[in-house]
Amino acid sequence: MNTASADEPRWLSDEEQRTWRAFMHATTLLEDHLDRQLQRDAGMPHIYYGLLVQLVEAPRRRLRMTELAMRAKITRSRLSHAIARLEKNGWVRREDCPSDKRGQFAVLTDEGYAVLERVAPGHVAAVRQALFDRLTPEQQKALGEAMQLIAEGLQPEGAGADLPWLR
Amino acid sequence: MNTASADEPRWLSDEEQRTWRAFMHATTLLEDHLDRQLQRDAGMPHIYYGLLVQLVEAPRRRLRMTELAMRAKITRSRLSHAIARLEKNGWVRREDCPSDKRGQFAVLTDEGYAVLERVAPGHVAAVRQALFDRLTPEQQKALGEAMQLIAEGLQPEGAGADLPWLR
DNA sequence: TCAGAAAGCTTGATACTTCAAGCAAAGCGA
DNA sequence: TCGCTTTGCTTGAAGTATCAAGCTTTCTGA
Repeated sequence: MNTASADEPRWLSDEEQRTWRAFMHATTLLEDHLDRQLQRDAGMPHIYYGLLVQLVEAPRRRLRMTELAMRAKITRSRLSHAIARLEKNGWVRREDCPSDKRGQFAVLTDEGYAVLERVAPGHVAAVRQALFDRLTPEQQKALGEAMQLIAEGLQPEGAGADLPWLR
Repeated sequence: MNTASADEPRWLSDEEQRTWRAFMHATTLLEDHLDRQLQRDAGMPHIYYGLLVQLVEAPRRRLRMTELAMRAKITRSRLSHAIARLEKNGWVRREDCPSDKRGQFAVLTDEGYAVLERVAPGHVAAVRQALFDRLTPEQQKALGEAMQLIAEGLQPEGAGADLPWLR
């Protein structure tokens, strides 16, 4: 009827295996490294730091919860918990959305801004040391392009296609 | 005395920013994707699956805890908890090391092997679809090389340099 | 051969993530 | 304007991660 290869999954070649393992090793080691660095210097994990960064870059240092979740690539649930924690630290505050009573803004506080200011240099240094300092500009470019393609393929369908707040 | 740039951290350029964000987005989306896929099909997170894979590739389907932790790039503590969980599932069993009474082997059981057999095709397919199917061979090669370099830089000093069990 | 240091692994507490379920407000068709 | 669906966000429980502390066994050097 058909050849064996029809049911047999296409296993990874040796070369693909190496690529895939290098990928996993690099990403787990790097995430761990940054998590530790930020936990030590800022008392929060890498992803929480990323939330503060998103906020500081947003107009009026605030973002709707859903929008923030999308930008940070995490679920709303996870974001709710995370913001609750950051709120306890006094680094973020919630504000009601005037035009939609269901809505909430996450707002970066002055304390939050101060933490960012204090911690950002060390974080950038860590990223440089782990990533950019080890790659030639060509390698950086290639890496960025590959990652861009991978991210696009995994993006939830039409993510951010029509957020009302973005007009 | 010195120029401003001496204290001012070297922030990321726009291009570097893009690379770095693509990196983070791709890695978080991919990890989430694989975690969900495996949680759904195998009832375990991606990293636990990786432990089983390490075991199935090892001679006699067993590995010392420390060795396994190193290969999987996780701490011993994390591994202890993980193996405890996998043991509950009946997929792994612990065995005392005869030559070192402190030592433990993690051993893949037949049930564990069966799970792997059942689940591996879907997992490979997911990895292909998310990563390899989207990249040209050149891009794959470049990605692998970059990741290799990054991983090397983050590897704990002389990791695995002298494990007695490896002679 | 013996004391102290190191290795191998585990434990428990606390923090974080995930999932499913839930509530309230907004949108929408009849 | 009424009922139903969708959207926005939160909650609680269960699973997993991390850190520091701990136990036992082995190694080391005097």
